[in-house]
Order: sequence, then structure tokens, then C-alpha cells
Amino acid sequence: MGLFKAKIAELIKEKLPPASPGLDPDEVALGDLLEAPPDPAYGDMAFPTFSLARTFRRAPAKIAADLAAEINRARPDWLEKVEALNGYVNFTLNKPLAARSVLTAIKSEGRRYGSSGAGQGRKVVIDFSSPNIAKPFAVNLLRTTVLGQALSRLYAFQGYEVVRVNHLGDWGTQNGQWIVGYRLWGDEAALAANPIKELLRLYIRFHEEAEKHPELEDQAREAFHLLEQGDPEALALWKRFRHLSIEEFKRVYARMGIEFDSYAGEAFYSDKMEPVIRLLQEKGMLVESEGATVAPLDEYNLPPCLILKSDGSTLYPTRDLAAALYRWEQYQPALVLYVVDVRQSLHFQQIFTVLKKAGMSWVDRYEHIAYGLIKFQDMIMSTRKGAIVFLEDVLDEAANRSLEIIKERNPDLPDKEKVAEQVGIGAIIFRFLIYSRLKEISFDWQTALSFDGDTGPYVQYTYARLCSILRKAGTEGVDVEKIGEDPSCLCFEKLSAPEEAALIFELERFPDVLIQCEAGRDPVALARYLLELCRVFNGYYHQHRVMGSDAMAERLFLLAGVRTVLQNGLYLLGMSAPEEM
RNA sequence: GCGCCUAUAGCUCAGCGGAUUAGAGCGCCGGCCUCCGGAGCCGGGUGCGCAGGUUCGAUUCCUGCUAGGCGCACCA
Repeated sequence: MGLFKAKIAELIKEKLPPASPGLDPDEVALGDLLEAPPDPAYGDMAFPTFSLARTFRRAPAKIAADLAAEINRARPDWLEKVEALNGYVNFTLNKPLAARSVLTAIKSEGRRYGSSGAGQGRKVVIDFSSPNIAKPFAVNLLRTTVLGQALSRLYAFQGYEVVRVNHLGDWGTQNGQWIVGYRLWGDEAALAANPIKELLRLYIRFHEEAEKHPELEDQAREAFHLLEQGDPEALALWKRFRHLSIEEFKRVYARMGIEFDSYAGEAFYSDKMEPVIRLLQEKGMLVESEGATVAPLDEYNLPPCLILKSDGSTLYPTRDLAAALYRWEQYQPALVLYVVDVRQSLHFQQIFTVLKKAGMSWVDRYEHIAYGLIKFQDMIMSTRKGAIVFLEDVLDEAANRSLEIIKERNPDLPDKEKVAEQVGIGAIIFRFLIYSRLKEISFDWQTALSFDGDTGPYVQYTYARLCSILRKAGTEGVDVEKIGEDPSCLCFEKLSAPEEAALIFELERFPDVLIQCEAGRDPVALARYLLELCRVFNGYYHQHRVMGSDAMAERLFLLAGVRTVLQNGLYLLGMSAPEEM
């Protein structure tokens, strides 16, 4: 909770009259009731008393008036004004003290400012990106990749030990398709020269031919079955494809600043399914149905979960059950997040329910973090139909566009390509985080490559300007790092403009925003917050001169605070923060 | 047929377990002083899908309906 909110909540709790016996006002989370008044003229924080009316058996207006009077009897110096209005108690903070407490907190905490530390000693496993090695690395993977990365940083920032797992789709019928394709049309020379291109060619060819010759699908199933039996030749091919794919993935991940702790995918679990199946059998949860082995879930109102095909081979659910079990045994996590698209909601519901039914109560810590699909020109992205937009092409296009703009507007910038990469990729990342995760995103190049308005580059640009002015202060003999080391040297009364108070408040609520993101398992609030902070800052900065003003030191201190929060925020979203662009 | 998700301004979207007067971007129109970076700033706004319910008060919670999207057995 933010500094102000916590202090006010504590004060209210202390000053509130004791409730009737049996009615405990402590049960109401007072801090959660506090909110920003619609108009700053009312105050900085408002406490609605309506929900307490029943507990105290008194009118809200009366409660508010009494509470305000009680607080005013010995009003602490950090509160300038406390008054009751329409059932609310409105608090006006002492601005200089507020500025001092927020800015010195940012100064002392620096890159840690905003962290709740709530995750200390807890482990969270985040399963994200998880491409299928037998498919092209396409844009539809961007959302899980970007979301997962942001969530990983967010949880790590809150003190969690984060295990980033890339649960590769490297086992299953699709891999059989690949083996069949390679045997029929594979070109060894091409594979050696440009493996990714060749693998893609085989992928497309297979799906084209399979339209005309459905028996290819049977061959693929057969090939996978062989693979699962450990056929040496199939295994060798598969290993090679897998290796080449991972190398390619890693290269792209590096561009986005992503590294995984584990690439344990489906194949990793291929020899770990027996115990799960046995367990389900022992619990009497498995039955034969139409030749297959399934776990009925009627009592949970869910369709049965398929465990084994009629031919005895395993399925996606089987491997996910094994993975869930393994993750529990291996990591003992406090939380497991599966960042996987919304189409698999039922699947995860079934997996979790099967484990629950089998008595694995730890599965309550497992969550499917669903997100909406990416639509492309009114069509859901489908890699099979050939409508492929490669993930890397999107990054390239964005970087190119960014480079053009830099050449035009900042021709003297050193390291243009590097900065263009940071800004271009930042634009893409931000664009995928700015919507609530369950919303569908319709991808189009024009919007993706727009750098004006509510975009990543807007935030990065604001950050760069901030760095620019702080640099300028440095060249003019001000040691920016030293400002605020001794707060008593500063006169916080000088930060008295309404825009300055608004900025202080934005900075103060940063920790709350992160908690909100953590609770909702969605970085969208942070992305929105950064935009708002930039707007407030840009408005301020546009109308108040910093350098040479009589409040220069104080304003530079304020700017340094904004810079730190933007830096932390961009990092948490998984974006770079170039100091010039 | 059953289930899940979504519905807020022309368009794309915020609005945290309710609260005083519902916000932003894009697009459109009009402005920005030889001054800290114009990827910027300022101004222009008759909008919460429909119908009920709970409440002192509902965009928010509940129910039903409508529309769109996605799932529902050997793909993942």
C-alpha cells in the first residue's frame, strides 16, 4: 500500500469509535476503501463511511463528522486539513511533507522503489511462450511471451523466486508430421544451409499435401508412435529439429531480453507419465470409453479428460498432468501460472480438476492465466493455413520504422540501430500489454507501428527527455545524484504547484499499481499507469521551467523521482529505457 | 445443445471486492512564446448492449436476454 493510504488508514482505525459488541470494524479493510476524490478541491484522499453505517448503526454523515472532529482534535502535522462532506471524510495532505516522504523514499529505494517484498521466500513457476517446435515462430506467440516476461519481472520484483519455464511443444503428432515431411521432401543441403527456412518449407508442404492426401496424417501419427517407442532414426531426426528450433527461439528471445530457466517441454515428460497414470488408476478414476482411456469428471460438470488414445499413446492432457506433478515435486511452488491462450480454458480446468479429484490439494496454487487471441485482418492467426506473420518480422519492421524516425528527428544520435531496436521492440511489447489480457487484439501493421499517443515510445520518449534535462543539469554544475541525500537542504514548500502535487501523488501510488498487477496477474494496470504518469509529467514539464528556476534543486529532485519510477516501470514491462532516442 | 470470454465516445480501449460530476489514445477541427527534445503540450465530448434484481446509491454485484468470439474425445 502507498505511504499515504497506509498512514491514513492507520489513523482512521485508531480514531474510529469502538463498534457495538460483536461488530468488528477491523474486519473492514479500511485502506481499500480510501480513494481519490473526483476533484482535488475536495482533498487528496477520501474515506467513504457508508459501508460502516450498518456496523455503527449511525448515519454516514454523522460517522464522517465525528471521525473528522476526532482526528482534528489532535491532527498530525502531515495532514493539512480533514473535513467531513456528504458522508465522506476528505483528507488534505501537507504537501511539502508529502513531497518529502515520497521523494526521499524513491531516492533511498531507487531501483527497488515500488516493491512490496511480499513474495519473499516464495517461489512462483511461470510457464509461458511455449512454442511448438514443429510450427513457425509466429506473432500469435507474442502475447504469451510478452505477458509471461512482464509477469516474471513483476513477481521477481515483489520478492518471489521466479522459475521461467518454456514448456516446449516438442512431443506429439505434429512432430510426426515433420518426420514424414522430411522423409518425403527433405533437402539435406537446404537444411544445413538455412535450417529455419527448410523446416518451414517442410511444414507448409506437409499441410498442403495433407489437404489432398489425408492418409499423410495417419503416417504422421504412426511416425510419432514410432518416436514414442524410441525408434532410433526417428529420434535422431527429432533431436536435430528440436535443437535447431531452440537455437532459433533463443536468438529471438534475446532480442526481447528474455531468458528461460527451463526448456523442459512435453518430451521431457514422455517418461514421467507412468506414475500419473498409475495414480489415477489406483484412485479408480480411469475408465475405458470408445477404446480410449479417460477420466470422467461428471460430478464436476466437466467433459471427461482423455488420458490415453485407443492405440495406447499419450495425449497433451497426460503430459500436462505429469508436468503439473513434476513442478510440484521439483519446486514446491507457492504459485504456478500457465500463460496460455483462452482456448485452452477447458483443458486446464480438466487438468486441475483431475489432480484435485486425485487428492492433490496443492493444485489450488495452479492457475491458468488466459489471454485473448490475436486476430489478423479479421482472421484468427492460423499457422496452418499459411497466413503466417513471423514474430521476428514484427520486431524487424518495428525496429526499421523506429530507425527511420530517429534518422529524421535525431540524426546526430550515436548507436542509432541499437536505440531503434530498443524503441521498436518496446513499441511492440507495450502494445501487447496495454489491453486487459482477456481482450482480443486485432493485429494490423499501422497500429503496431504507430509511435504516437498511448504507445511504448511515448513512455520511452518521456524517459529520454527526463534523462536529457538531468544530464543538462549535470553539465551545468549540478550534482544530481547528491540532491536529496540530505533532505533538510531542500525546501519542499517550493513544490507547491498543483501539477507538482499531482505528480507526487502519481509517484506515491506506484507500489499500489504493482500490487494490483500482481493480484490480477495482468501488467495492464502498470502500462496504463506509466502513460498517466507521463501525461502528468509532460503537462507539468511543459509549463514549469526547471533549470534556472528558484526551485531548481527541488524540481530536479522531483524529476529524478519520476525518472526512477519510469525506469522501474519500463523494466517491469520488459522494455528497454534508452537515455536518448 | 452445454460451457467459458467479451460488450463503455465514430474507432481502439482504461475505469482495482460499489460511492460526490465516467476517462485516455486514435481520427477530425483549432492553437503552442527564437525558452530544459514537437515521438511533445493546450483546447473542442448529448457514450456504459437490453430487461429485471439487491442497495441510501450500480458502468461496477446477481439473474435473464441479445450480439460477437472461443471451447466441448483420441490435435495441442
